Amino acid sequence: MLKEGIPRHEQISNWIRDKIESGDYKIDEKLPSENEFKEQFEVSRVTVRRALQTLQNEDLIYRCQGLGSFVKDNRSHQTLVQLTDFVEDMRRAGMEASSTVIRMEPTNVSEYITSLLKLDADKTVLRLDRLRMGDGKPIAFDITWLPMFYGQLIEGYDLTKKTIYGILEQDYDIPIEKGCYRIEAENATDYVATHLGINEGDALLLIDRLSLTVGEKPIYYQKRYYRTDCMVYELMAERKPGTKTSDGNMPLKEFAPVFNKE
Amino acid sequence: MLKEGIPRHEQISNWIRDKIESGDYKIDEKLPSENEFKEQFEVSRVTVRRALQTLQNEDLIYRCQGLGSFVKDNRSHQTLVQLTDFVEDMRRAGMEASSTVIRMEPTNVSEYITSLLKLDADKTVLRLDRLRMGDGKPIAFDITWLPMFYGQLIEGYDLTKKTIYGILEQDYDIPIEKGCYRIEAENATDYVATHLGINEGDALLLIDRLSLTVGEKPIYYQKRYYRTDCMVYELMAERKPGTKTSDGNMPLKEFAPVFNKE
DNA sequence: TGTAAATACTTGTATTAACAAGTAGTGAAT
DNA sequence: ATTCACTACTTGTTAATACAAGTATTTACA
Repeated sequence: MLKEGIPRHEQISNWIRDKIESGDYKIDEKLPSENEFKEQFEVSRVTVRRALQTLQNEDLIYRCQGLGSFVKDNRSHQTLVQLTDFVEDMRRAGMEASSTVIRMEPTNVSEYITSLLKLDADKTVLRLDRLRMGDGKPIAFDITWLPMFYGQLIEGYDLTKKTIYGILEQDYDIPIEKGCYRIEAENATDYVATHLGINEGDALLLIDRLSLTVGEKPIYYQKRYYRTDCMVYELMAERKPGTKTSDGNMPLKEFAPVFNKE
Repeated sequence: MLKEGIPRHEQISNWIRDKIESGDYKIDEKLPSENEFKEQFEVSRVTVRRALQTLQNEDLIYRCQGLGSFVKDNRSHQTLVQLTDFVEDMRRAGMEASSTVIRMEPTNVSEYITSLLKLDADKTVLRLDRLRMGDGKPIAFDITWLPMFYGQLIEGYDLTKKTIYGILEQDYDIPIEKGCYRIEAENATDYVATHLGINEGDALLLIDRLSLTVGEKPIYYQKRYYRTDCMVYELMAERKPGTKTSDGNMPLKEFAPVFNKE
């Protein structure tokens, strides 16, 4: 049953983990007892316990003295503390995402942007302006700058349907590994305000994003302006019981955009 | 040496944890070996290992086969994915935090706020307006609403020196267990703009916060307006190697305010 | 001098053993 | 019918022991 060279407790925890992740052991289902595993794998009870503790540390199971070990429900943790895609955000809010390309052309840009993209100062980049909508209503306005190398790849695609992320990852195997975000507030310019259907000078939530692929290589820089009457970001921070941080800091548990449908 | 009623491995891990947190064992310092602990506490090696594994799971130590156990450097992790206190934020930015109380008086407020604080609609609350400064320059403006029950507790304290959090937790043993945040953008009102030294209508980053103690009991509701020319929030999301989320979502790794000192 | 073997020390893996303690059900006594 | 003791099963704690494997130093040899 068990191979050599790999610790038995590791093989056992892997075996059980697979069963949990594949759904063979369902949520709150009682696992076989330590003695049952002991006989099944023909190891000592200590070895089984070592395997079960690994899974407990991974938050995959919980154990009750006198009762047994059970599969833990981690669904609520799955989405926590993740930054998401616009289309995905909309889907979760129960709205249909759509986009309109307002502008798409090679331009020369400020040195600030070329330096972010790690390009020579005089290089031309592709600028892509899009209006993002939820159920047909304007929600955000994107301005994206891509190096021409990546820009040419997305040319010709229907950006109403596909995201830049999706095109690069699925069709060209260029994965986005990292994102650096900045959250700011800015007064709407005439250009952005017109497209979003608001007044010039209205406060907008601005999310700056630099997306990077392997080796810290920049793929695009994006400014996204959110209408704050439609959307806010919600965060929840919670202190674990027993944790005394003393300085009032709490680990972040949730980070999700919330949309106001009215 | 060891008490009864509490598992020995727990007492041992607590003892070592204290030594680490108090700084008796410094970063990357080698801990006594398992056999040394075994003799020191007069327990079996298994018990010592059980204690050390707890600390390893807590990310307080790392162990190298053939070398020993060492105190882990967790300074870089401390700030990750945590929401912090204003004073703490300033300290990290190398600026000195100070506050001015602009207004502090019992008021009647909108039903929205009383409902957030789980109070009857006609209840009076304490409103506290403060200007928060870094190195003497205005950075944020706080408006805080507290139920009178908590409000009376902070009356008389020097809010220039102490935080609401600190007073309630340290002097009254009321811990803040949870915080719900909302990130928005808003145009500055005349009142806020004057104190922050900016123009009316300028876009401000608004952090709404509802702080809760045990049992989801609200302690205060706060609106904090940040001058965005001074400060932005920075986030970093990173995909773990080997993780294929397929939808472009990435777990949040960092969340920290960044201040612009100029 | 330089390399390789021996060593002493570390943590890692694994067994067997025993008892403690919590849970749930059974059955007898009230 | 209710309570209580008993029992069977579970996980929790702890010990004593053995060997494997990684690291670093020392020693012996070429």
